[in-house]
Amino acid sequence: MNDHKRVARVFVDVPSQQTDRPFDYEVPTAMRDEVEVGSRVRVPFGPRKLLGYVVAFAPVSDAPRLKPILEVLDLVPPLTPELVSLARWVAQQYLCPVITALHAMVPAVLKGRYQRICRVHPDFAEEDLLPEHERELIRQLREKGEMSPEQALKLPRVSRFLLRRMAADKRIIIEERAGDRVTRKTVIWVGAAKTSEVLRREAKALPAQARRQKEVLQYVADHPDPIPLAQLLTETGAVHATVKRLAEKGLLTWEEREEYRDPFGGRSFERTEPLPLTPEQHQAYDAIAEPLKRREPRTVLLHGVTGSGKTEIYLQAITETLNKGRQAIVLVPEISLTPQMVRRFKGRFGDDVAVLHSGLSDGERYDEWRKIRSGEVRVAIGARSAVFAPFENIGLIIIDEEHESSYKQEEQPKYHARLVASKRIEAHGAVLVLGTATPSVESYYQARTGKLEWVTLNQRVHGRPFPQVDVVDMRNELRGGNRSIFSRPLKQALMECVDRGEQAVLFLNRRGYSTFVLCRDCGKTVECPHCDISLTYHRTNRTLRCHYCGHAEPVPQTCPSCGSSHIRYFGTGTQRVEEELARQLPGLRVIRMDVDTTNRKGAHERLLTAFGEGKADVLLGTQMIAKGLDFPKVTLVGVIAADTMLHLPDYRAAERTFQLLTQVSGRAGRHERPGRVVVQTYTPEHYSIQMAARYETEPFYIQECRLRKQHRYPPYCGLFTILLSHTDKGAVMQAGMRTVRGLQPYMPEGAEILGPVPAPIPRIKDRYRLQVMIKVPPHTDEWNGLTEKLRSLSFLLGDDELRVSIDREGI
DNA sequence: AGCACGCCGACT
DNA sequence: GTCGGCGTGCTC
Repeated sequence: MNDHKRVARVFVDVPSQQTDRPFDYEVPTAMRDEVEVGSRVRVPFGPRKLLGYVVAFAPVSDAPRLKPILEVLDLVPPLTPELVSLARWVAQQYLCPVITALHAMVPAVLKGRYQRICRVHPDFAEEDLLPEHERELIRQLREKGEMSPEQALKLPRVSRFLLRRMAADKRIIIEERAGDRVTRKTVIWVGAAKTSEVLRREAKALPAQARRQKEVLQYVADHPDPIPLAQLLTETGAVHATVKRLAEKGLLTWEEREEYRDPFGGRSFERTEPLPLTPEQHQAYDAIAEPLKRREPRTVLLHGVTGSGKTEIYLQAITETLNKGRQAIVLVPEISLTPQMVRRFKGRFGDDVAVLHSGLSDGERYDEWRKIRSGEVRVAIGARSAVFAPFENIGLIIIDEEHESSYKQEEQPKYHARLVASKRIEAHGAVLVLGTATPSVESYYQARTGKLEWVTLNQRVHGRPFPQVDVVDMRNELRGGNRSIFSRPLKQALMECVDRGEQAVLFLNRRGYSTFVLCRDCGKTVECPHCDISLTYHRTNRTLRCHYCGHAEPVPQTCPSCGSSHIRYFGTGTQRVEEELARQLPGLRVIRMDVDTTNRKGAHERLLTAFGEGKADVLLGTQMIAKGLDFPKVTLVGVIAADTMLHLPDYRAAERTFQLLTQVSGRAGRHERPGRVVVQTYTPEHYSIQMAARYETEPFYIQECRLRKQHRYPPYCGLFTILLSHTDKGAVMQAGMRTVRGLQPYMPEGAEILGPVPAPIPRIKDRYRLQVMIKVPPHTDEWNGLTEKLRSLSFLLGDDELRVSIDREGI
């Protein structure tokens, strides 16, 4: 019956090139019903026992004798066959081992933990005959019960060799434990095991001093249905042991139930009803509902201006998906996965929603994931990794703010959720919705060339006008003698806004522009000794810190390079802006939101709530306030420095600036009162700033595409960026040259290889960084072995000192 | 990745 | 002579 399951192909948990292929194992008869494609198993691998995933079943071959699978680890396989094949695609696409891709799809608790331990062999007793250092080891092992080999090696004269020999001589045992880190939360439920009459009778029969037991019995007789033990204890005032005693007498049921941890602390969410759609919204809705009906894979770019009501369209499209008996995934950028956002989805779909975000503990995350896997919920909402939600019948995937860079994972596998999602909808015949006011240039290009459906929403709900955007040239301000952070127009607007009793949001884009320390005499900044980057000044503990390696040092009294004492704090951190505000506009109530003030759990929400309740006039913050905020009283948005990221060495700099300004402008005047935006910049003539200010979306994308085409960047090419790093400057240079030379013969027709050049940050944590870029024509089919070559490169750890990481972007 | 095996110099 | 270091090669 299960004959086809006699041999399982397994990827084992060793991320190396040599082991990046399936290994065959015999499936013992008893496991054949249990094991599936996607099962997590424990297998012998050489001398070790490892975790692995079954990816296929193989025809029976009698040639080599196969080792058996030792254990199937989960009742329900964590992965579906679709996800297993997706993992192989991800590995192929992003040049990583298949096991790494598989691990990316499951919650951390399933990644297993290996620990090796040494303990004394149970049959061994004659330690008196051993040399001193071995006797000491045995003594310590006896005392502690067990030790890790690492601990043992710290003892004098204990080497790996010695441990091996002692194991061979049956003096000690070295064991490997592969196991779950799963900590399911179990709750004990207690109910009546007998009828209420019996319980009452038993209660009477108890001796008088068993008062608590009588009370408990009485309570359970009145409420015979099982309730959590903790609840019973608070209701009756009894203690754990009392109830346990009664259970042991067979009067009460005692049952351990697995429980989901509730990250929302039992908060209930107010139910919301669908809102009527405007004609424009309706059209957008139809563009989604139509292909959904036909079960055709389809991508829809929902290009809607800020405030055009995209979320309501999402909600109704999800409802339609659920009505069709299918499931939906909603991806949102981590930063906007706020309680406000969650509330909207929970409000419509209640317990049908699982939420996956980084604030959850591993255990909580696992619980939410299990709800998805078991089919208990039909909607999954989360950040990037939720794209791997293990649903079996997906109808809809929504990516909100699709242009956000956080959809790209920075660690291996370095996937982009948008591309993974488009792969998944192919498998499910589902619809992918890309929602944004400012599409990524890639998505815009695809829409333009007809590769995806393009729906625009040009009207704001209730027809609110767009705020007027004033661009202020800070060079003029400087010439006019204003050397403060605030231009006169911004200061003026702020005062007026507050006088009217309205609120303002001040946005400070910190990237590449935080406070640093500069010597006025020699012009040098204080740099990190381990990284090629200036240190940033943190007022809270008066230190200079490196944001890349965490190095911290006290603020120098004199310039480290010239000894001058004319040291100046430069740049504009949020703290600095806050102080400046206090000085220039005393009495203003300011809420500051940045990493420092939102570190603590729930701080984010608390600050926003306070602002929403009008407890401050100004909300001052970084990136995190650019998205999704919707406060009726906000009528002014100020951008302190619009061009800070324009000068970063990144071909997306203009795109990012345009997106950010457009998003930020969307925060003003969303309700009755008209809004206004003041943008401060040193480069007011730049097209990204000009066009954002005039809401010239279309012209911006046309211009940007023209430049990308001209300079050959995505979407007009595919791009591999190889980053090499090494502690030795010469060595990394050599590796770079070698890499380019080695890759040259594999370049497909029309591809070019650039570099090696120093990476944008040439040194981090004492490692020198070099970059090689490969541009390939879009839609390349003739790879000429390039990807295989790159793959082996990505596995190469060389002399251990050399590290390689490869990014893939573009088409 | 680990962990054999195996070859080679340097200590009791 | 063994001890201990490090370079290959293999894991169903």
